[in-house]
Amino acid sequence: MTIRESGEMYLETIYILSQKSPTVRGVDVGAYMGYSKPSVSRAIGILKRDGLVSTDEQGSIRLTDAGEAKAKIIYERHKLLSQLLMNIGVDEKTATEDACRIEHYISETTFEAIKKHFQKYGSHPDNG
Amino acid sequence: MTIRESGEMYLETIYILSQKSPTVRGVDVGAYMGYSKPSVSRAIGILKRDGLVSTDEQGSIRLTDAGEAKAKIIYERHKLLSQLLMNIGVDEKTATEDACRIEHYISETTFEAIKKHFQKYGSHPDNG
DNA sequence: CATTATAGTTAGCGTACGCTAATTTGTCAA
DNA sequence: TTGACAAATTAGCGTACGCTAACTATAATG
Repeated sequence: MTIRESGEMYLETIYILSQKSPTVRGVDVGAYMGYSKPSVSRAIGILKRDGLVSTDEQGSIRLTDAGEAKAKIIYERHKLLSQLLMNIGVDEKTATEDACRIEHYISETTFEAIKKHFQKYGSHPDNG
Repeated sequence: MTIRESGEMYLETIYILSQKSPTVRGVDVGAYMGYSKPSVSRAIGILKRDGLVSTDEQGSIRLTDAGEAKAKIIYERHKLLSQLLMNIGVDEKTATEDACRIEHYISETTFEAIKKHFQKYGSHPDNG
């Protein structure tokens, strides 16, 4: 089985939290995502089984190379998509929410095409 | 409970099939979507419960006004999104697949912003 | 050292939404 | 009329993924 929206969100969260703090615990992930401890515990178990994260004796969570690669891709998509949406006039809250959902559903092909389009026709609040 | 991606896909399918034929049966919906009869049967039951479709004595499925309104919105989104993706260089198959997923996840705000942007900066295969 | 707080896990619930197998229902031709 | 086929439904399975309640383990503190 390949990971889905939910798993990608956990991965992305762990990635974001890893950049703020050297150690990430399940409880931090849960707090960030608004999920309960058991939900996080199960999700981490699945990510571990899939070789995307590992945990040490203290229980702190770390992305594996594979996990970090995936997380980075999703996070970059998220940043770009939300930025683009804001550029075309969507308010920050909505842009972030929508990017958060779309990021899991577009193909690499589409993502690259969007990137290219905006490099060429990029819209900015100050130019239109 | 409000309808989700799955329900929206059924609704959209019924809408599309309604335009080709005056009567739409569960088996037609299943064939179009690649789903089994029981899956369709349950889905239609839920859409009926939610007042989005009705069925007559012959079992043929019809959208209610509310259902048609919803279906139309989704279908229009689908058409516009896939068209835009093709315009920026995504192949038809990928554009259709991605649009099919994205259409359920973007807010009205974002959709309108995208529409507006492309009216202004619209990209076409023949112009770049 | 006992108490309490914090973190994580286990057990088990509930909904969404695919599926197969088996049953019902309705129609149509032999 | 009956046998067969097509359509729909029912029963029940399985996975994903939220949840609460309850348990365990560990660390901090009076």
